[in-house]
Amino acid sequence: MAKQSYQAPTGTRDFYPLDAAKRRFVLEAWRRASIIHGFEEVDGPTFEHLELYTVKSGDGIISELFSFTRDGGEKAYALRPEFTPTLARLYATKANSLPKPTKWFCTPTTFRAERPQRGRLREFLQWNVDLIGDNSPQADAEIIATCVSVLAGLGLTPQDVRVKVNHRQALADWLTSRGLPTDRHGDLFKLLDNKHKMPAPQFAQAIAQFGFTIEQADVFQKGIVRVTVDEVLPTGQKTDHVVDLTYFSEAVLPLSKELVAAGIIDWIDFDLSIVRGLAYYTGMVFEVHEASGAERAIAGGGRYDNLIELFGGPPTPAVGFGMGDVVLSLVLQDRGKFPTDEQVLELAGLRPDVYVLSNGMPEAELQVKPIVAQLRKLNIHARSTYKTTRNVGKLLQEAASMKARVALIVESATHATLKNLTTGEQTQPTPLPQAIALLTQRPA
RNA sequence: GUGGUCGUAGCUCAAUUGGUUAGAGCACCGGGUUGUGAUCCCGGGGGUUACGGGUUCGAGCCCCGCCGAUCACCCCA
Repeated sequence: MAKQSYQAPTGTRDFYPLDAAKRRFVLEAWRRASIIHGFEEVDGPTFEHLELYTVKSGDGIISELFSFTRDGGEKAYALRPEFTPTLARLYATKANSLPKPTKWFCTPTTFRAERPQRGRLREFLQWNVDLIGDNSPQADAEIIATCVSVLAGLGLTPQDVRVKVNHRQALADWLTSRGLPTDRHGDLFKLLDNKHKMPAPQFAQAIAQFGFTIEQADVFQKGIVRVTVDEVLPTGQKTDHVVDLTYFSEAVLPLSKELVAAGIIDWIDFDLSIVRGLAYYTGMVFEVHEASGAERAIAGGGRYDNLIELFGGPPTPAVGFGMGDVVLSLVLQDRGKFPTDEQVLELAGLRPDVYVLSNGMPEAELQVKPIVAQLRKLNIHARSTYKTTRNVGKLLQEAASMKARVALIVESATHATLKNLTTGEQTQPTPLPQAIALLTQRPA
């Protein structure tokens, strides 16, 4: 627009004050849920040696990374596209001295050199939660419960979002028991992963090529296998599904019990088509989706018992997930759950506690700056105007637009009234020390 | 990397279809009235119509390029 205009790079975002407050709001939700579930915050460098990312994913990943070398240097680096390799590196380095389990979370900025589209940018925040050194279903359930905790904390319900759970090893074993050779499992996983991208008949035909019947294909087509508590708890109880899901159900039975114990079974669908693209998942896998299927996955993760070893650590079981801020925000908006501006400022801790103004009398006006200074020494978020007008109505309007909680109106050299800007209630003229004392007692 | 759609003020949109000096609301800034967030009045800053070429007597409008946004494909850790 201007003669010389600089645009933000493709796929990045500018954060003006309200945008920054919204980001803070999401970050605080993530941190709160992590901490109350006993996870400790870690972090690492924003960029790593390029090799760290090719170890797990191969050279094909390079085109999706922002990689670079220092001018005159030789080593190749890359902005982190995910946190897991860094996490594995951190753990492997100190594995012997870390407790079991080790529970870590972080909220890093991550970068991917892909073409941006809805729900996907080139720079974004990704909440990572990992539980390392425990291979129990209880650990699986705790990871899912931490994820659900954030969703619930943001006002989402099981009607808004669904947690789709599967178990890779169980599914693989079941396929083997149906006569499908192990070396074809990968192809079937890939087919399941792409299920929603093809018409139903085409999918059924593709499934048939793996030796499954029409009825069995239909179960994959529907995806969701509802495992209610009644079906799960009494072992061996028949379901009315047309295919034999006994093996599958037995495999997820311990996990189901843990999810019931964690109080989150209402959020869960067992879904045979959730396989996650990554080859390194070894057990439970899950994704969180908006209930109607809109948007991309909100979160995804699972068990990766071989990965720590791959990055040079001792053989260590682990389970974890990642959640990006972009899709999460979209879903909150879709479901009408995104907080108002005032709520964002409130929860981000950015609302002014008090807006100080005078009634325009010279002796009252002289008190404004000292009062603001005094309040700030008391660690109170205090503001006053930069305008020249002393029109009380205009100044109160400014106070309201700042979302200040209280207006302190200096009436004379010695007295002031306090006005609650939420309720409109106002005190009688009060001696200044008493008015200030009221502010320190009641931040509300 | 491929394709579709779209770029006018900070935001939402106008501009009689190619015709004079690109307008309005909101927002922002200044002032006034009413001693209390409202209403009302006056004034102001802001645009190389994303950018660069071309056609034309004349381009916000048509053509080409480029950048960006958006949606989808590829991919999705």
